[in-house]
Amino acid sequence: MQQGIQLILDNISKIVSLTKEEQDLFVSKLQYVEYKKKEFFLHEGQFSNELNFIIEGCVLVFYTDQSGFSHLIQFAIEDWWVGDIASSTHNIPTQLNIQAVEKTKVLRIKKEDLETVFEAIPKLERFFRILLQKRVANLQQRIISSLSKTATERFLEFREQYGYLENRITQIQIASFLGVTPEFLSMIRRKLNSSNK
Amino acid sequence: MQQGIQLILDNISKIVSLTKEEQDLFVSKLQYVEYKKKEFFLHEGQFSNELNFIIEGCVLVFYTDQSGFSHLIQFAIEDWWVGDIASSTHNIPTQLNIQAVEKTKVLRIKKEDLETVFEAIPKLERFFRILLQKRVANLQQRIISSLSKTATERFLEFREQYGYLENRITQIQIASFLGVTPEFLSMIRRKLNSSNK
DNA sequence: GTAAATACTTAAGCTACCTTAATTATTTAA
DNA sequence: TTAAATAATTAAGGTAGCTTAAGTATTTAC
Repeated sequence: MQQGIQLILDNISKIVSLTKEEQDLFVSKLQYVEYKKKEFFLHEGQFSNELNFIIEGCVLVFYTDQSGFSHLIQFAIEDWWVGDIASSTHNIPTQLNIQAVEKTKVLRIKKEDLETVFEAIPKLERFFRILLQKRVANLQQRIISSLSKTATERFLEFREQYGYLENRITQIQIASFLGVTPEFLSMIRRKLNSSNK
Repeated sequence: MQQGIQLILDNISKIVSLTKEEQDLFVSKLQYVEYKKKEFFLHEGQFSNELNFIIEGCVLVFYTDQSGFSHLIQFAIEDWWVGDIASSTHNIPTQLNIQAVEKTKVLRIKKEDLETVFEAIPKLERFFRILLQKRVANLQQRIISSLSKTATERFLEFREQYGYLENRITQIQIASFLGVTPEFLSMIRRKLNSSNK
């Protein structure tokens, strides 16, 4: 856990600098949680009232449609924040699932504790404001890609941005992130390989 | 302009309550700007250092790809905030265009003024933090739709959410928001009309 | 270590959506 | 008020990506 604390404080200090006292207050609200491979953080229909910082492991955030198909909204690994902003902002049950794909260790803070801490430490609210700006930029880029690029182009973009994940999650999951079937992604990969020789 | 000030203060007071002094400080940083129909707020390649609140009118935020096709990322009308978060967060030239589709009146604040105001009024930083959470929720929903719905379903969703825009922007623009060609949207509409009779 | 489960590949046929192009309707501008 | 520009409709033919299905490879669990 010590190691996790250092990681989360370093993560924050990239954007804002907290005093020792502020760090201690924030850390006092954190809870350490471990998930086994395939275990769920959150199931569709539940209320999300927590924000998680991943110390170790990898999680997927996905939506399951009426036909039972999953669509990958986001993934997160070490040093990333993950939570269901829609559910906790609007106080509605989540439509998402969050699942560990590996043994995953997180530091978690409850929504109400976070709000208390924001009162005491405005700099921390700034940190999350900036984090949200980055997330908006990222989501907007994904929408631009989905509107203007072919599946092959989106896959190449995925590789550039998230190449280190290519061997950590399955092709089925990558396909569901890109919005294509795994079969079609298999063909895309084959074509890319043959044209690179 | 008086009217615009009231609108922006009301908009903020839905989420946080400012004292008279805080309101005055914030208002002192605002600049009133008018755009003619078709005029641009922002062109691809420029740096975006401002946030705009629309008092009256309607603007489109779009990306133009290498083939010259436009893709609608966002639209905004009275009582909405609009800006290029990606460009101003990362200090990179924008890849977006923001254009008035009608005569449009805005109140504008510069990025550096906003940051000054955040120091003085943490509540205002909270306001924007919450606004960003809503935007993340909205963008995420759009990604879910683009991954899991057909064009017809996305059009029906557009109508539910933004129906009041259907007669304010062109079908070309709606199509580019949905990620289909205007011709195909025309067919979707025809089918919907014939099946509703 | 082996059986069962899951993931990946390949290919044939299909469909949602695109392209092109011609026609009509609506808006814009002088 | 009218010509020119832009938007919307319709339809024929085309393609990216889907479906189904069968075979192979890899991973999981006992």
